[in-house]
Amino acid sequence: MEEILRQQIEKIVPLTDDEFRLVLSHFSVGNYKKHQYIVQQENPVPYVHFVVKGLLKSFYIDKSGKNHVLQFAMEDWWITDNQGFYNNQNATLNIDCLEDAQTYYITLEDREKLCNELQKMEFFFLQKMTAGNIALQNRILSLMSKNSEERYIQFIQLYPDLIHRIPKTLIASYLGISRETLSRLWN
Amino acid sequence: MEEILRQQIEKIVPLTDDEFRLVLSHFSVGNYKKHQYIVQQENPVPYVHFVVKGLLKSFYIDKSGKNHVLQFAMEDWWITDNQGFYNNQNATLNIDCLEDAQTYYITLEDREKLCNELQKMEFFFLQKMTAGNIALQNRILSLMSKNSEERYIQFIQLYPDLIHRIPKTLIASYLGISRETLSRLWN
DNA sequence: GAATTAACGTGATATAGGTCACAAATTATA
DNA sequence: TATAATTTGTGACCTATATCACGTTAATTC
Repeated sequence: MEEILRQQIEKIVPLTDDEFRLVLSHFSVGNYKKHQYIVQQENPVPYVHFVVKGLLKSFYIDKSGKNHVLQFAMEDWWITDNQGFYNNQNATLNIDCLEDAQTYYITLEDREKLCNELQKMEFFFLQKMTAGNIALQNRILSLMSKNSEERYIQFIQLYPDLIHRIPKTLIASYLGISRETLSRLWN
Repeated sequence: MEEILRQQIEKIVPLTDDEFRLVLSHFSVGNYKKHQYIVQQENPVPYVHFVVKGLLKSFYIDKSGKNHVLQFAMEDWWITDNQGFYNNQNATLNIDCLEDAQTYYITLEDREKLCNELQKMEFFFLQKMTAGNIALQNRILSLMSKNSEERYIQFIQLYPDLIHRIPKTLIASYLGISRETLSRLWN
């Protein structure tokens, strides 16, 4: 399991065994059941999670009670409520498990400690955050310039693995369309 | 002018005069005229720009020729085509000036050099990137959960200064609605 | 393995917002 | 300051997508 985290980091910065031990020492392991919440609206957001097994989603409940999926996270992905986590605010999002899951999680304090002890980790997190930015900007442009069908096709191309693990209802929600419209796309 | 950059950085990390001189030595100054492009689709993206004067926008032209404003950038904001800049790819976006502008700009290489010489600058850029992520996620949720009017009201609250400097057509484009719909919102 | 619960498909109908077209008003510029 | 260009408002009409309402099938779960 640790290997997934190590490989994820080493895609960006090489690590010695000792360095990786140091990295790992700042993380804890969490096991969660399907349907379990790991972040809840109005509550603190103590951790960012690196998923080693399973599948989670973050979602926003708007004032009319409608759910909007912001993100899915499967193996090798990071997930948290950024606004809550990085600004020490209560969550505006919820995160729950679509499948039984296991994560390595870390507090903001420990992440900063880790970055001070091992400078290259700060570079790693900066790279990750940058990649995230690019993905988010593309998603915005996609929402603004593509219709439902084009967005769905793009989703399949970007995340072919997810299609079979996630109910269409949630994919529709992620794409910003109703489940009925998504259902009518093919036939 | 330099002071704007210094204050922007010192909001996150304190700098001695010498340190700021070091920072500044990696930047160049650019002056641009209204309507001038500083990034063009299909071309390299050598710099990220910190705006000290004026107003710019980044926008995407979709396959049907429609423009979509991704970002505005006025004084104290950063702007580039992230995908092009950080991945050394050609631009998918355009950036042009809505007003005569002046920027401090830096290459990716020089930014990395600067971060190595002055570690706290890496922390600074990580903080900025994180704040950017949060803003982008909120924009996505806004696009998915709010109607035109609510998005416009939110825009006014977030960027009261911009309202008077930017034609409504472009604000509509930023909000993902047609200029006609925006025009019909008030009366 | 029977009973819930969730997922999916599909018809009928409603609507927010898009598109097209034109005119007026405002702002740039030669 | 006259001319051109841009910005804005508004009517008429259109359409993609939402919503509501069922029924069916497929998964969970006790």
